[in-house]
Amino acid sequence: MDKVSSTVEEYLKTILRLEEKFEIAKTSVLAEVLKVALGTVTNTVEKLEKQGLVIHEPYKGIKLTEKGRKIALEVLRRHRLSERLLTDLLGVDWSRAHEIACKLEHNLPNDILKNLEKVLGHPKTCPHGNPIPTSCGEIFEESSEPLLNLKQGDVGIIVKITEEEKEILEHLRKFKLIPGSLVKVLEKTSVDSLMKVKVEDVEAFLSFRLASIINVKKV
Amino acid sequence: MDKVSSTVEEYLKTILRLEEKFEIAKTSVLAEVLKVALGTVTNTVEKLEKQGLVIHEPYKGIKLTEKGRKIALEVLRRHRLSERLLTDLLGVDWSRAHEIACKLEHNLPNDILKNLEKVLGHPKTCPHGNPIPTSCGEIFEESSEPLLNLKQGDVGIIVKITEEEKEILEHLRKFKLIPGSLVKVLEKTSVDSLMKVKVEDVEAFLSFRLASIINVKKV
DNA sequence: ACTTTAAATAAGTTTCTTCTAAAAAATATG
DNA sequence: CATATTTTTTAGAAGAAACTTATTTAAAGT
Repeated sequence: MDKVSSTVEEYLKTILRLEEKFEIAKTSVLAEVLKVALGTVTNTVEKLEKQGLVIHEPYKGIKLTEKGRKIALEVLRRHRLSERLLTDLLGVDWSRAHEIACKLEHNLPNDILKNLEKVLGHPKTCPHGNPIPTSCGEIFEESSEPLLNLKQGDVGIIVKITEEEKEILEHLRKFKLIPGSLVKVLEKTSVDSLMKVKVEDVEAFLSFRLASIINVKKV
Repeated sequence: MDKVSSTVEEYLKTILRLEEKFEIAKTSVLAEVLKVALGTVTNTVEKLEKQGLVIHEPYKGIKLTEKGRKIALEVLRRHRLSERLLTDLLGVDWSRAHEIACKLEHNLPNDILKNLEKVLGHPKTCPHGNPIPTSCGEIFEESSEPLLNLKQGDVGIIVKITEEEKEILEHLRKFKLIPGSLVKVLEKTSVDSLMKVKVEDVEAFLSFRLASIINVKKV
């Protein structure tokens, strides 16, 4: 139950999210997400391994141990509840909540999260639709798939946005591409990797890249 | 308007509070409050001086420059609003709010403070009675004096607690020694440096040390 | 005025996080 | 299959923030 630094927490949280997405976290992706140099990641991961938080297979990737996963889930819980605090209670914009929460999350003691959760009315997800782990470390994930998977004519409800960079979120909101919105695929043109969709009666164009980070539930 | 580290913010905030209390901040006191070694303070203060944030007269003490004071007031504002957030919105205990806020304060962007302030109902003071600087950097201080100054038979209303260590606050609350309480001095015995007081109809004993950090307004 | 004591400083380490540049391994290409 | 390219790792160094110890300096007491 040793206390870890903010940096270590940030690494573990990111590894967890990458595992969910790609089964394994590669150092190159970690470096990109964390915005640090490649060598830095290798060095830091080596230390994480020494602390028994991850297992690193060189040239393959990184996986959390049970111990690491436990901490990562705690951090993710703090992160997503912080986001809710910011948007629901403090009126912070959807697009900024993520980056502020990345700092706050390391300075909220676990034991006040229960209070926070209650005040917020026990939200199931963060403002971007991603599930909030329970205090026991469980995640209840609503089934969904990337909007990109849908075919012409398919209709779905947006469940979550899986990347939370400020610029991306600002852009998405302009087109009402937010959890709960109804989306219909009008056209998929692979030539220029664009998707034409209708969101709540307004038409919009999406790059495949963006369509891949929006998860929907088909209806 | 260069951005400073959490450590620097913490130093500036502490120097401001010591200035308020003693006119000047001595390195030894700084070291004690910040819980770091004496040498560390000298080193750090030297850096602060290079950045034009303080003026250090060796063997005399440290004073904030205008630039340093401006930052310190911002930090203090963030600190005290964070404390209110913790106690009023998140149900955190009076005695723990201070130490948690010491971390949070460095990760709250200034521009969301206005929202926070509004949500909280524009409180004038922190939960311990100390004034919250305005967004313009002004402090409106209610006049008060240490309880220690009062003589036998004097009566006052507690205005603020000027030190916010967890153990101290836990102890004070047991005796209802909190802002707003009515205190009457029953006896002052200088032999053993104790003060007998009546707080809201209950009797209690206070060391001179504690009586010096409780500020009251005579009635 | 001299000595003692307390405070301030200087110098050398340690830990943490990061970087860059060079070497090694894995993957892709002709 | 051998070479080229990309990706990953290793190694060395740097900056920030802290500590300890030893020395210097100022203030206080006799």
